[in-house]
Amino acid sequence: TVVYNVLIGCLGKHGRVDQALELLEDMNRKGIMPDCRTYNIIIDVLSSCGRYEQAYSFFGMMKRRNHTPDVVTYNTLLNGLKRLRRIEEAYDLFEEMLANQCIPDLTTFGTLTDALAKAGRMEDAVEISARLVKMGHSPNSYIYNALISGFCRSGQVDKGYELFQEMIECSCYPDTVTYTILVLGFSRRGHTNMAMEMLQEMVREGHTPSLSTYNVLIRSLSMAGQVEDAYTLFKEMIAKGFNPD
RNA sequence: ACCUUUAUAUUGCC
Repeated sequence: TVVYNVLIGCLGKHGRVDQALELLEDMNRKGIMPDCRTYNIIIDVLSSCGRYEQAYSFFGMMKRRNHTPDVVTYNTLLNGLKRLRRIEEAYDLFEEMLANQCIPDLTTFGTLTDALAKAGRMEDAVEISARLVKMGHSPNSYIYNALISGFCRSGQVDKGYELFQEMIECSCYPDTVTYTILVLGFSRRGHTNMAMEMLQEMVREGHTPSLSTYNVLIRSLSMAGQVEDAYTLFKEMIAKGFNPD
């Protein structure tokens, strides 16, 4: 079963979805029982390539075959719904998960928070992340980053920046993604100077800017007409061993 | 510790 799981996941990641499904058939023919992880992998592969309905049918199949969906199963489906922006169904599935005594984890809340934030429903996003605190969890960087990113997208960089400060106070330390989100947020508002400051702070705190960070900044500097600064950054990224894309 | 599955940033795909 483990070998099949690995292969199915690997084929799926490389877009060879139908071969992955064939392997599942093959397991059935040989009497090898797919386990919960097998189903989770299949569900993820299908919903990642836009075949959510088919993914959902495997959710039904696993229940019929007496495999109890676990937290990963629900999280994977929630992520599929998130991609399709089917928020209400995501809420319903979340309720179903609770009704089935499946305990949501940080990934569950991270997925839901991001779904709401991407839909521009920042109040709901904040509300769902508050629910996680009530359950005794502390928000991690995925949660904060999803919220900060949402605020930046909706033009409220200041609120994003407040959350950034809050996360430091709560000892949930910002990571490369957090800084990149804020660099992008400030750039979009034309605050190139703040964006550059975030880059410096990120380096000061010991984080290595990623390719995305550079892409964001170089684009922003170019558009602001600061071609010299953009070029300096370009040389810096080459010096650090990045291959510009 | 890592060692089969899920969530956050730029571009693209849906």
